[in-house]
Amino acid sequence: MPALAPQVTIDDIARAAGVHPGTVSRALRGVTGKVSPEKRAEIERIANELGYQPNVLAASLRTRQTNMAAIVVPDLANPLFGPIVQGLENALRDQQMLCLVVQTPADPSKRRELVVALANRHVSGLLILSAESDDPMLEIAKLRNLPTVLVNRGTGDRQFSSVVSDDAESVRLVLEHLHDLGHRSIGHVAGPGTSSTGRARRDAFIRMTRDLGLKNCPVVEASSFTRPAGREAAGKLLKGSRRPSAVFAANDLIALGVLDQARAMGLSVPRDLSLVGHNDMPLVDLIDPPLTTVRVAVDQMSAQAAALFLEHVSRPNQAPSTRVLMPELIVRASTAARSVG
Amino acid sequence: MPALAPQVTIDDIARAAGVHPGTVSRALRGVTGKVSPEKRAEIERIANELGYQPNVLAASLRTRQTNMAAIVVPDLANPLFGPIVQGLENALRDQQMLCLVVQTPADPSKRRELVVALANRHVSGLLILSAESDDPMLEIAKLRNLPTVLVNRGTGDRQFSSVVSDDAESVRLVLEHLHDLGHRSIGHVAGPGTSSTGRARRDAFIRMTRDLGLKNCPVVEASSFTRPAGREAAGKLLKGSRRPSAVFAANDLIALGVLDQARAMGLSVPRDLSLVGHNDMPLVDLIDPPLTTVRVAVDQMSAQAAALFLEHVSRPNQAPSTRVLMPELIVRASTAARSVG
DNA sequence: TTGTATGCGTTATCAC
DNA sequence: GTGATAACGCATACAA
Repeated sequence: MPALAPQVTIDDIARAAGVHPGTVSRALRGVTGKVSPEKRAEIERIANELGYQPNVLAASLRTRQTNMAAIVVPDLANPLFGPIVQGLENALRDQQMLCLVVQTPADPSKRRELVVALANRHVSGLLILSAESDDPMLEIAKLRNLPTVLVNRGTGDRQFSSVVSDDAESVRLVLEHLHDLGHRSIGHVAGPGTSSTGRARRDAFIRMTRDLGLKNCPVVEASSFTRPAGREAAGKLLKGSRRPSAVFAANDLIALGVLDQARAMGLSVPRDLSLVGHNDMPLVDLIDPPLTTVRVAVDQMSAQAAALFLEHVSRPNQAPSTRVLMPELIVRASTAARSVG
Repeated sequence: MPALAPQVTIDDIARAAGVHPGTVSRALRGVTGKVSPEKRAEIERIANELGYQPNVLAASLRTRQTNMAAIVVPDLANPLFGPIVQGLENALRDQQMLCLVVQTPADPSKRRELVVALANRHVSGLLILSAESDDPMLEIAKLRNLPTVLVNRGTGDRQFSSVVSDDAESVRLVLEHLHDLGHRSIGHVAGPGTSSTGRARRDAFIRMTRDLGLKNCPVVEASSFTRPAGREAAGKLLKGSRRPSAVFAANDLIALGVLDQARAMGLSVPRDLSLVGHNDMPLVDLIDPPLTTVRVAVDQMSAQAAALFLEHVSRPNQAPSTRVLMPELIVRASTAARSVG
């Protein structure tokens, strides 16, 4: 078993080329106007010949730049996040940046530790999907001065840059659609109150149903953005005699839970109950019935977030800004005119 | 705007504590039996007081260990990979390892570059999801002696460790099921021939249909594991008069494409065509009709892969090994007895 | 147990 | 343009 070949360094090349390590460094990095073309060519030739591979760690230590973005995501199994992370990774790698992907721990102190660990690795910055308000992660991000972009949720204050979808507009689209279909009693399964989107959609829902003069519009809160939580919440919403004829779920997974519950109660969607989700997650067009939902422009979200992130990385003291994307209603078969029964 | 506080280093602590940097390093790392309890306590106190944060980069440069795993995944938007990456990330972070997630470029030379870049960052190793055979990434992994585990696909040879599902068993389960339902003409939409699972399932399919004495069992190959590719391939499979009464798709996404195509041709599933997928991806239980498919134990796959990976990282010259997981048939509503028509 | 010295591989600031 | 030299922050073999 032969010993592992020791790494070829810049010094080896310098020796072989009869120049100084500094010159090699400049040549290999393509610093222009500071090294003669002949020397550069010669150095590159030798580097190739020796099979030189730069040690990025050493360079990072020196330059204090790792070109690594940390993407913090609540739940990788949630199909919603796949496309977002994909978009981010694509956009960032185009700029030679690699992505450290971590899942948000439930425990606040673990979250804090996590961001500390990332900071200690000198990541270029943070892309946080669905941060909750008052998240300890944000506290550390601020403390350590990490360039940070919030994706898909914002915080109330303007401390951090964020890219979000216009939640009020989502609710408006949904209510308009359901109202046009004749629904007057519309329920809402809200997301957790700790999430900005959960709150924003709920608040908009309450305000707009009131403005429309709708009386019987109950709201229940799901404990998380998951199918089981949706099912559980729907249990409360759909029991009793004053059951709404339509339900707007705060996201598609919750909507699937509502669907589970409706079926368990012998209700047919959309005949007995119209159902609307949010996000237009992959495959919701194929479920039975195809889900009416609100599409957020995931591609744009990723692209804008990545761009914003890179701005912050290159200009550390840049003021935070917020980009708001317009959602689109996708009407499928889970909504129908209110049955006159 | 105050200047950024310069990093507190081990030297600062040493100075403040009146000891030497080496001692601080030992104390803070918890090297046992090499530093007196009092000094250790004192050093820790001062470190805290000064807000010391270790520079992981510097440590990595010195120790040649980054504690970063690179997870290479073909397509983050594919719902199949979410749970796998999730499982890997969870298991690895339990061992203080962070995950660099990258998507496989289509271009072979880009793939090579990618792995070179990862190697130059001294990642601890590679977890490659769905590597194709003769992939240049594997060539580099070998060349740079990177601990590597193949997840969800293996290569023919025994060069790398891998965790895979038993494809022959999958095919056996599917064919048994369809045969029991009375199907005698069964089609197969295979995955790309470049993928080991694609080939393994196809080969098993051909062998087993022959062993069963089935005559009319056409096989077409999808260009990729995607819904559009499935649809296109199904176009070839379903045309003509000798259309099979059942189709086994190499994975769920391809099955969805087959479903699209069947509908476009006015065929009803499962009345006119029984359909089986593979993987039991999230949400396929909710589509119309709920998809009969083969479930791969994703949790086990992630856990085993992570464990295997960590073994290789800690023992660089460990011989490669392969772990095979047993799949399970999940019967839903996309398969039915052959209609006598 | 603690101190000392050196190296990890690179970049960057000076001079020349 | 090029060379010399000093960081970057930490770990570790060796000496004491």
